[in-house]
Amino acid sequence: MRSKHVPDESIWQMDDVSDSPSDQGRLAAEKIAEQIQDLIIKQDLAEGERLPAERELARMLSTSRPTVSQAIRILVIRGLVESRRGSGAYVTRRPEAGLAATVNLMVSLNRESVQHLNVLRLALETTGIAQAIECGTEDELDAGAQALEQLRDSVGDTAAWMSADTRFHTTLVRASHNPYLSSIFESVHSTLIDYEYRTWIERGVVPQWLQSSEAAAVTALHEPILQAVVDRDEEAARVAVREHHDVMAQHLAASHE
Amino acid sequence: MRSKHVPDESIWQMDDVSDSPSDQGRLAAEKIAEQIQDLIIKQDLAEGERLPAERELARMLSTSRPTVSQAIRILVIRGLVESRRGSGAYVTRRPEAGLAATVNLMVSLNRESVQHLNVLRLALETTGIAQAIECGTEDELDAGAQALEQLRDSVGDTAAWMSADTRFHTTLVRASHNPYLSSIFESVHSTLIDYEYRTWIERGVVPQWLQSSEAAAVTALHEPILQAVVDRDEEAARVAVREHHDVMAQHLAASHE
DNA sequence: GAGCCTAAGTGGCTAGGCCACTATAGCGCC
DNA sequence: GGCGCTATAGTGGCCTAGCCACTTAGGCTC
Repeated sequence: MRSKHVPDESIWQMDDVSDSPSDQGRLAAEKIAEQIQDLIIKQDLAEGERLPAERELARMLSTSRPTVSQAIRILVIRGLVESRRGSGAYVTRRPEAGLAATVNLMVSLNRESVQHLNVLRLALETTGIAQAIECGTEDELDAGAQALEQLRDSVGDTAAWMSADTRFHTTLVRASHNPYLSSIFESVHSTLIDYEYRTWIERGVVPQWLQSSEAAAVTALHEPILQAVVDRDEEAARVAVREHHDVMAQHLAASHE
Repeated sequence: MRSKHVPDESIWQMDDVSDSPSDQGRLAAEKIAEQIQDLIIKQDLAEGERLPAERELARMLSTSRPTVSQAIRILVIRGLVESRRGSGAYVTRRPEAGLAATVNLMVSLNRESVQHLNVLRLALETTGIAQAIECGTEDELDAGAQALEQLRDSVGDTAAWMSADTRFHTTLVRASHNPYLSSIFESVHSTLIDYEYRTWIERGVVPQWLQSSEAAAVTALHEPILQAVVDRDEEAARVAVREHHDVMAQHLAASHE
């Protein structure tokens, strides 16, 4: 019912002449998506703001509704718009999800090299934790300590342990305040965890290292990481993360034999 | 005219009952896209193979053509399908392109985050080059040396310099033989280069550091990187890459003031 | 005043069709 | 027989028109 007092119709006056020769091969919906995207980037469309209805947008841009619909769905995929059926399309600014999704897809397409993924994980976590030591707040490091407690308590319960493990690592890396690092790391980490979980299921056994004594040993590997973070000791963190990585690498190597 | 002898219609027998409760909130086109994506991942659809026509797919999956079209366009965005007007939709396996696009978008939304992107670049390049020192062949390191020569020769020519710079770094990281590292690094690197290029254009000036003496100084930063790689000296490489990164960081900081 | 209820508005999806473009089979020419 | 051209069927891009499920807000009842 946003009839009277339309806020800023002028914004939607766009160049519909398709003059630019660079737009030659591109699709109509893509061009419209880019125009809207530019408005979002330039903050002419604020976060949370509602876009005009598809029918109205189609009228404004002198195109058809399916084309506008197409454009909006492109923006949804890019994490710039959230479409709510019966309500409207609203501006968001969360493209990070797309990053993680792409990394996940790359792994799915190229499944053989888990070790390579583990190397990537080491690089991201080392840097992430180093940055966390530099910029992380006390609260954030505290959250890491809590996650570690959960990890200790859930030795023996595979699902809970995996969940706590994920929380421990992602919490620390997120404390780096680096969105690129965080989202890629999370996607890589969860892929590795998933991979291990699946190989266990395939073999029908819970791996020894998640049973009693071994689990405690693996859990213990997390202690020096947290300690180094709390002490804000970058070098110690590097070593601790690397040790955790090496043990991981051994397990992964053992898993595909 | 692929009428008689359809290869494998059975593959397209999908569960159209929408039984899975996890698919509840998801859109129809998205579900179809995921089904086709699974076929591509499982290699039931080989690279280069042509998908059935949209009309036929709609019939097979008992849905409408726009929905199928939508699904295919989702896969195009993910880099899993290439759609050729008048010909058909063909399977590809290039999700890396989407990575670069997403990273670009993130930088556009929050230009200050380039510094974070540069940190990611440092992490990836450090690890990539360390791995290259471990596993790279002589030929691959040779290619790096050639790229460095090109870099020296193209001081003064912005476009050529950027191209040679890209080739130098990507060649070395690719020598790690780690596909995840390589493709993510390339996306990050190209985004950073693009960002710098864009800021120059906006200011209407070629930055000083690409003019004569400064350019030579920046180019010189690449020498110790190559030297360390040739010597297979990991520690020296780490230092050299870090120095290159620090200078980058200064330029980036200067760019958004 | 609180709660329900109705109706307008919205995006999701379908149907059917036109157009520009592509690829190929078959024809005619050499 | 080999080659090039053309007619034609097939393709994806786009449009018009419309129905449906869902959301939302305003007004109505109690």
